[in-house]
Amino acid sequence: MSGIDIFKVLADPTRRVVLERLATTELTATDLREGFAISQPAMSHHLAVLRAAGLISERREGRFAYYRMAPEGLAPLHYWIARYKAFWPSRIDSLKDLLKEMDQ
Amino acid sequence: MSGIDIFKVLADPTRRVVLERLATTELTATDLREGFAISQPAMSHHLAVLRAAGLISERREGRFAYYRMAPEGLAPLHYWIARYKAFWPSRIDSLKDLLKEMDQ
DNA sequence: ATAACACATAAGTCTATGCTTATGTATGTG
DNA sequence: CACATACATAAGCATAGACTTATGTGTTAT
Repeated sequence: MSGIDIFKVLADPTRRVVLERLATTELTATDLREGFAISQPAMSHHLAVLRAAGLISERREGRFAYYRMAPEGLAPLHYWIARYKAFWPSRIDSLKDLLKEMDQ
Repeated sequence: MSGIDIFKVLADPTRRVVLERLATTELTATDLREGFAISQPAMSHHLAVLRAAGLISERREGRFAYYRMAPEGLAPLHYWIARYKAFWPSRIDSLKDLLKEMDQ
């Protein structure tokens, strides 16, 4: 029990966008604010929440803080959803099939 | 865009327990209250939220409402997490490996 | 040394949401 | 018919959480 609810962490849309950006690049807190109508402290707090959940990692360099995604942080979610795949209709087993479905 | 945020829906621990119970059995709203210190309207509301998200289905029979899980409702979550598996360390690819990791 | 910068923390506000009790609606039962 | 049961909806409250401005801490630049 980490005491942190990953579902609550990911329930915030801003945090999900942040995570998406950090999946491919390493960015500073200021870089990340671009595109958001959000104050610096607000972003700082979101990053703290994501970090506490193990979803991002931080690299300090002077006065800059570089963040990037920590994919292993999604393991609890992966684990959670995996338990339900036993009941899964086989057609949504693969991403390919899922995308086909979504096109309809 | 369904307008419903599945992450917010699943962010509530009570709703996750409800979902877990409904994965294996079909139960009525009253049955589901067992084990929860929760009022009948509160449970009714949770069920409405889960239903709106497509996570459970309802079968009416007289004055009873039987609920059960609708696994396809998890497809959006499956889809979301799948996008990150590209960045995934291979060791958390399978549930077996994940469980091994969690034992440590 | 002073100032600018990058970020974190603190304090206070506002809204979302989960809860309660009260009431409504439909379906059964004596 | 009257009454109980199963569930939904309404109204109001209380807490959680996302936001703001103000301030603090450490680092680089002039």
